[in-house]
Amino acid sequence: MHPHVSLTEPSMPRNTFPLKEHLKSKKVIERLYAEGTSVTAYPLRAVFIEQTADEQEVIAAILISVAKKRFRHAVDRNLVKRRIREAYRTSKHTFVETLQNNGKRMAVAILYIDTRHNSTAFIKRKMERLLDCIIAKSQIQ
RNA sequence: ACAGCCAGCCGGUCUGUCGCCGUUGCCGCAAGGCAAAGGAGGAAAGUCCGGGCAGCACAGAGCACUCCACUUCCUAACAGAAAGGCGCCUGCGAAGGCGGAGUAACGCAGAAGAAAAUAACCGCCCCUCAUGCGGGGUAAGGGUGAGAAGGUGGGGUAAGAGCCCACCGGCCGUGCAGCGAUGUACGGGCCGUGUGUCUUGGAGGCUGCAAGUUCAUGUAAACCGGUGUUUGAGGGUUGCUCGCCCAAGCCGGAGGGUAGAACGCUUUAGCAUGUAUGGCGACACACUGCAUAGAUGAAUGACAGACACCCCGCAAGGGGCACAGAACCCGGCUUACAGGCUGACUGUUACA
Repeated sequence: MHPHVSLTEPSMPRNTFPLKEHLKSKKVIERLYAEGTSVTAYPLRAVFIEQTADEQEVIAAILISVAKKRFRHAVDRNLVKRRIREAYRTSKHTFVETLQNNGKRMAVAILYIDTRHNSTAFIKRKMERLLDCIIAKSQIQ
C-alpha cells in the first residue's frame, strides 16, 4: 500500500488541534461563562460545561483566552496562546478518551491568569493537571 | 584611522520532530486523507491627517461650527513631499531645530514696576544767593519686566529729547531683478511688546468593511415602490433659521430578528538604484520587468540543535541576540527599535 498509511496507525494517536475543535459559538460561550464550573491549576484556569451530542459535534471544544489586561502587547498574548495550544495538543488524549468512555461532551475555556511568561514545559505540566482536575470535578457532581 | 552629519537599505540563516490556515492536484459515497508550492512588518503599532471604496442624505439661501495659513510647485488628496525665501536658536563644521495671513475695534498681561501709552518714583535742570517747601522743564542715568516710547555715536541744550546729522533695524512709496515669498537702489517720515476675541483668504455632507450585497429558515398593523391628499399638529431635510418635502386610503412587493454561509477580500493612485525623455527636484510620461497572507472567538507556530553576530574570559566556557503581530485597501505623519551595511559630506590626526 501507500507508504503514508504507516504514519497514521491507531496505536500512535496524532497530536492535532484542528479548527473544528475550537469553541466559536457565541451562544455557547455566553452560557459557559454564566453557568460553567471553574477549576484552577495556576497559571491556568478552566471553565467548563457539559454538552449533548446535538449541541456539539466534537467531544471537546476548547477556547483559549489571554486577557489584554494581563499582556498589553499582542505579541505576548499570541506567544502565550500558542504555548497553551501546544500544551493542549500534546496532552489531550487521556482527557478525550475518558470523556468518550463516559459518553460525555464538553465545552471548555482555558484562561491564562498569570501576568508573566512561563516556559512551554511548565505550561504542559500544568495543563495535564488541569485536565485531570476537570475529570475529577465533573464526575463528582 | 577615529569621531560625526545627512540620505538610503538590512534587521537573522539552516536542519529535525510535532502542528495550524486557506489554495491547487489526486483518492474517497461521505467524513476525511495524501501531496505540492505558499503563509506578518519597517514600523503590521498609535489611529493623528488625507484619499479610494460602500451605504445613507442632498431644490436653494443665510448664520453657526471645525480645520488650514511665508512662496512656488508635486500629488487622487493631505496638516505630507520637493525647491526656494525671511527671522531666531544650537554646533568649530557637515548640518539640525523652531516660527510665519491681517491688526480696524475690544479685552487681558498677576503679589513686578513711578509709568504698559496723551508715563515723572529717584535723579538732572530752571524759577532762587543758599537750604527746605512749592511750581515748572526733562525720558540721558537708576531699579522692574518677555516688552519701557527705534539702536549706536556725534552735534545741540539750563538739563534734555529724531530737536538735528551719520550709520544700522523696521515701516511706507517708487525703480530694477524674480512666476512669487523676497532681495536691492533711491526718497520719505520718525516707529511699543505678547496674547485672545476678532478680520481676511481657503477647505469641509454624515457614517464607516460589524460599511454594504446575496442566500437560508419564515406569522402580522412595522418596511419598500406606485398612486394620491384638506386643515392643523407632528416628522424629515447637516447644528440653527428661512424655505422645501412627507403623511390617510388603495394597489403591488416583501421585511424585522437570528454574527449561520458566501461575496466584499486582495492586481493596484502597486513596486523597480531597470531604460529613454522632460524637470534643479518631489515627480510626470512611455516601454520593459516583477508581484503568491487573506484569517474572521481570528492561522502564519511550538520545541530541540547547529551556524552567524555582539559582550565577558588567557583558556575551557558563560551570557546576550531589538522594537514588535496583518484585520477593507492605499499615501503620509508620529512613536518604538539590539546590531549591521552602502554612498555623499564635515572635523581632527597621521603618511606621501
